[in-house]
Amino acid sequence: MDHLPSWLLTQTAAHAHRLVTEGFAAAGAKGYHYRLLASLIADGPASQAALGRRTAIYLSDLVGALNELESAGFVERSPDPADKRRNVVAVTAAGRERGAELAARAAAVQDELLAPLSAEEREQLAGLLRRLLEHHALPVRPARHEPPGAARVSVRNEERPPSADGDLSA
Amino acid sequence: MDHLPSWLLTQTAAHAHRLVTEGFAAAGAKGYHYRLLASLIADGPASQAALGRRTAIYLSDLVGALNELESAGFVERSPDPADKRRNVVAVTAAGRERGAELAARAAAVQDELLAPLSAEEREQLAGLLRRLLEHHALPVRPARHEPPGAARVSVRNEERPPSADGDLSA
DNA sequence: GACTAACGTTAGTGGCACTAACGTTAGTCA
DNA sequence: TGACTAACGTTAGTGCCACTAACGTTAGTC
Repeated sequence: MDHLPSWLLTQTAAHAHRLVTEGFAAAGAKGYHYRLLASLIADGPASQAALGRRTAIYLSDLVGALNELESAGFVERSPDPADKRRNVVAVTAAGRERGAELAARAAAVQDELLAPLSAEEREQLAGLLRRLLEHHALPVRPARHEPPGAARVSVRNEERPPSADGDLSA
Repeated sequence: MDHLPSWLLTQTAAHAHRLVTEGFAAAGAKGYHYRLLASLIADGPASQAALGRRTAIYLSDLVGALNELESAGFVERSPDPADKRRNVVAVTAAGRERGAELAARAAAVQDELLAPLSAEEREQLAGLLRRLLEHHALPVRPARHEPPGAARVSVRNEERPPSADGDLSA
C-alpha cells in the first residue's frame, strides 16, 4: 500500500492538514480564512470569482468563508462600480493583522511538518510538487459546467493582477 | 501561497484524490474499499481493530466500509474462536479479483498523476514523503482517547503479521 | 469479583471539494 | 432594440475522509 505515490501523498497531506487545522483552530480560524487573507494581502483586492480562481476555492464555499471573515471585520465587500455583478473584496487593517498571525502559525506548522528534511530536501520536495501541480494545470475552476471547448477565449476586462501592490495600502 | 509546502502538499493530494476517486467511482468503489482489500490481500486476515491500524481507517468508518464489502461478497467476517470480541475479516476469491481490478485502476492513476516526473524523480518524491510519514510516525490510531501515558505497553496476543503469507490462500 | 482495556457498533461532526439551480447584470450580435 | 449567452454572487445540498463520543460486550488483571 505504501508503495503507491498517491497513498503517500494523501496520507502526508492528511497529516499536514491535521497540523494546519489544529494550528488554525487554536486561533478560531480555518484553512479557507488563511487562504483568502493571504491571497488578498499578496495579490490585492479582487472580485469573488477572481478570488475563487486564485485560491482554488469554489465560489459556493467562498460565500460562506467571506461572510465569516466579513462579520469578523477582516475583509470588506463593496460593489464594483464598473460592474454591478461584482463585489470587490478587500482586506481591512484588522484582516492584515489576522493574516500575519495566521501566516505565522502556518509557518510554524511547516517546520514541524518538514522537520526530518534538510533545506535542500525541502526545496526538492516543493519543486517536485510544484511540477506536478503545473502539469495537470488546474486550469480555471469552473463555476458551473463549462462547454468543453469554450475555455477562456474572450478574457474581456478580466482582473489583471494589480500589477504590483496597487491598492494594497487598504 | 504556493510557497507553503503544506499548500503544495494538500493541493497535489487533492488532485490525486480527485483522480483516484474518479477512477474508483467508475467501478463503483471508493478509496476505503481499495485500502481494505489491498491490506487484506497483502497482509492476510485480521481483526477489524488490526485492520484499522494497518489501513489508517477509523474503526467507526471501517464498520460501514466492511458492511459494503461484505454485502458485495468481497470479504467475510467470522467470529474469532480465540476471542469472542473479535471478528476475523478475510478476503474472498471475488474480493481478490476486485482487489486486483482496483489495483489496476489505482496504478493507472499513479501514472497519470506522476506523468511529468522521471523514474528517479518519482522515487525521490516517494522517498521524501515516506520519510515525512515515518517521522511523525502516525503511531497507532486510537480507538478512543488514550490515557496519554498508556501507549502500547502490554501487547498481549496482538496480531503479529502472518509472518509470511500465512492464510493468504483464502 | 471489581477494574481496566480492547472489541465492534452506532451516531454524529467538521473540513474540503464539488454539483445544481436561481436571479441578476454584462457583453454580443442579429 | 431585443434575443442570446455568459459571468456574477448566492443558496442548498452531496460525498469522501478524518475524527469524537458513547454503548454494550468480552478478556485479561489484581
